Parts: sequence; C-alpha cells; structure tokens
Amino acid sequence: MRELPVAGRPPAERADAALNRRRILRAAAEVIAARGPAAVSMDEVARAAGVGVGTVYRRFGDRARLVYAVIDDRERDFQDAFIHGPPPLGPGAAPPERLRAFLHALADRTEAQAELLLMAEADPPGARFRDGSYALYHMHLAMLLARIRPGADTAYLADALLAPLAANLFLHQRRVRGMPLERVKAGLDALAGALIAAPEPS
Amino acid sequence: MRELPVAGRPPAERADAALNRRRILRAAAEVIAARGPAAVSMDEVARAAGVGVGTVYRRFGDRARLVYAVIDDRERDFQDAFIHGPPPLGPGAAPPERLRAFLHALADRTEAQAELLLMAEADPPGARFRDGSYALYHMHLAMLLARIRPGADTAYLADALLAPLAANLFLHQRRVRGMPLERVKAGLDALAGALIAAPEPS
DNA sequence: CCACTAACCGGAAATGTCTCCGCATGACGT
DNA sequence: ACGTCATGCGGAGACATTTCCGGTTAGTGG
Repeated sequence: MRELPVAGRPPAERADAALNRRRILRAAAEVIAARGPAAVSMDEVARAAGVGVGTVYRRFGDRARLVYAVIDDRERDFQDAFIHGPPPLGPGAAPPERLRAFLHALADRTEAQAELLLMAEADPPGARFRDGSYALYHMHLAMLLARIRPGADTAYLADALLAPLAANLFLHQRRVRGMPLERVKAGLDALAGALIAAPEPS
Repeated sequence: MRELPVAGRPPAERADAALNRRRILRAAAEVIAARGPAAVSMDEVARAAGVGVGTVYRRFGDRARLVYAVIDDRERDFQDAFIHGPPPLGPGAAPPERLRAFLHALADRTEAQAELLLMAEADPPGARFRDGSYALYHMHLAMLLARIRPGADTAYLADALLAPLAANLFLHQRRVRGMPLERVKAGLDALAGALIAAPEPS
C-alpha cells in the first residue's frame, strides 16, 4: 500500500539543493558587503552564486526572505542573548528591567542593520511580520508584558512597542529628522515606562 | 538686466499641466474603484487618463505620491474634522478625550482605506512619512500630548502612537491574526491611557 | 546495478516602475 | 501679433522582480 501523503512536514531538502542554499546565502552576504544593501539585485546574487535566478527563487521564494535569511544569520547570537543570556537581558532580572534592556538592544540592532532591514521590510508589504524573528520578538515582549501588566492585551501591546522600531520609521527619524540614537532609546523608555508605571485602567 | 533666478517658489503650474493633473487623479480614482488598488499599474492609469506615462511621473513623481493624492482627496473632510470640527474630535474637549477620539477616528480611516494605504506606504520606503498628511497627524498628536505631558518628548511619542497604525501592521493584525477592529482600538486606548495616567517618570 | 519519480535547475519571458530625451506649446515681454 | 524659451508631453528603453516550463538529477526500492 502506498504511503499516503498525510500532511506532515515537507520532505527534506535534497543535497544539491542544500548546497545551493548555502552558496546563495554566502553570495548574498558578499555582494551586500561589497556594494551596499540597496544596490543588490537578485540577478547579481544568482550570478555571484553561480546558479540561475530560478534557483534563488525556488530556495528563498522572495527577495525579502533572502534578505531576512542573511539578517537572521547575523543576529543569531543576539536572539539567544535575551533568551538564555545573563541579566539584565536574559532571565534573572525583574521584568521591567528586562523590558527596557530588550528595547535598547533591539534599537541597537536596528541601528546596526538598518539598511538591510529596510530592504527586507519594504518589498512585500507583510514581510516583517511573517519572518520568524518578528514572531520571536513579539512572543518575548508579550511574555514580559504579561508579567508586568497581567490582564492587559499583551499581544497588541507587543506589536505596539515593536512598531516604532520599524526600519522605515527608524531611518526616517535618524536620517531625515536627525534624531540621535539616544533620543530614540529615551523615547522607547518613556513609552515602556508609562506602561509599567500606569495604574490600572478605569 | 535679466531677472536673477533668486531661489523663490517654483513657478506655478501651466494650465495644460493642471488639466492633466486633474485628469490623472480622476482616472486613478476610477481605475482603483473598478479593479481594486492592488491591480493598478501606472501604465493603466496613464492610458485611462489619455496621457503618457511620462506625464504621470512628471506630475506626481512617484507611485506612492499618486496614491496619496487620491487618499488625501478622499479624507479632506476628516482632516479638518479634528482641526475645526465639534468635540470630542475638534477643539473644545479635554486633551485626553481628544487624543482618544483622534486615535479611534484614525483607526477607522485606516480600516476604510487599508488597501490603498498599503500601496502608498510600501513602495518607496520612506513614503508614509514624507506625505503631508503624516506631518499633519504627527503635529496634531504632538500638540495634544504636549498638553497632557508637558516636558515629554512629544515628537517621539507622536511617532510611536502613529506607528501601530501603519497599514502593513494594521492589515496583518486584522487579516492574518484576525483581530477585530474593536480590539485594535482598545489596544490603542490602553497605550494612550498609560501615557495619560502615568505619573512623572523618575 | 537499474528504473523510476519527485525535486531541482536554468534562463527566457511576462510584467511593472521609473528615466530620458527629442519635440511641442503655453506664458510673457515687446 | 510675434518671438523666445521654460515648461510640459509622450513613449521607447533601462532595469528589477517574479513566473514558467522543458530538460536534468538525486534519492530510493527492487
């Protein structure tokens, strides 16, 4: 009897496919480093990786997903700094303190990867939210908020705290309006501080 | 002696140019109404308006600016409802009440124009913030916040309150996560409420 | 070792945005 | 009226993303 295609996980990647994935990722990182994130075309990445464009799309599906793959690769260490690392970012500190530390760290990584994030978040409208890292940050924030303000709509508030760190707003504040990074962090502090200190809503 | 080109305002639009601007705006609105905002190409708008693509770009510069022109046209009345209209939206109500009313109204217009806003905000990364209406909302919000929390960085906080209403996040919450509109409004209330009720920061 | 199939590959083509530039024309001084 | 010229017009073309499909190949069961 044939194995029924019960909806399990999709079959594992073939060996050549996995090799190409690594090649493409490497090539993308190189091209980005060489010519800046804005000047990168899929064609160029494909050529640098020695594959056809079709292959890039088959492996990554999307321009945004390719860029996110590069980003995730770079900030893997940040991602578990706030999950497993030492306080105040990691567990062990009081939730309000962790919340602030997390927002500051997030502002720093946004500053560091701003151009790249802009590319990734812009292209298909929902891109930012379907990427795994957004879900991770959202979950973490919601968890902290739940400890600070039980009973609040922490899922919504997590989105609301992440929203001002969207790359397009962040870059507009930094470059067009000329806000220093410290001011952005202070603003986030004010917002988070209000959430922490406010008495129960009527 | 020749008139020196002292940097004054750019010369007024020629009559034929103004006519084309109206034609294009009209055509854009029609095409959007007929086939949905997502299915609209500049080529198509140009054809419907009876002009060349070059003309569309000369008059509006950008896909996003064209779409914003359509949007602004539609919400002109909303824009002066909170400037000149009756309370609680317009002047006359207490700032906290006005703040809430404003956020609710903004959520409603985002709901109403969501697809259109998504188009407009997505295309060139900074589009949302360079449009005149963003500046208007930002200024209004900053003014209200200044009355509620003097001494705070109201310019930053205004951005932060506008950020969760970005079309891409809003649509993700509504469509992908299935949040009802009321929940979004309640979330905004919670955020604004915290800002209103919080004691002075340490 | 062989046959078979699902996954994979490459690059041409479809589609869309935006630029460029030769030609036309409205606005204005005389 | 008429000459001058900045402004405007149109559409071909440069360039980018994404889809499609005919031919190839890795993995597997016998």
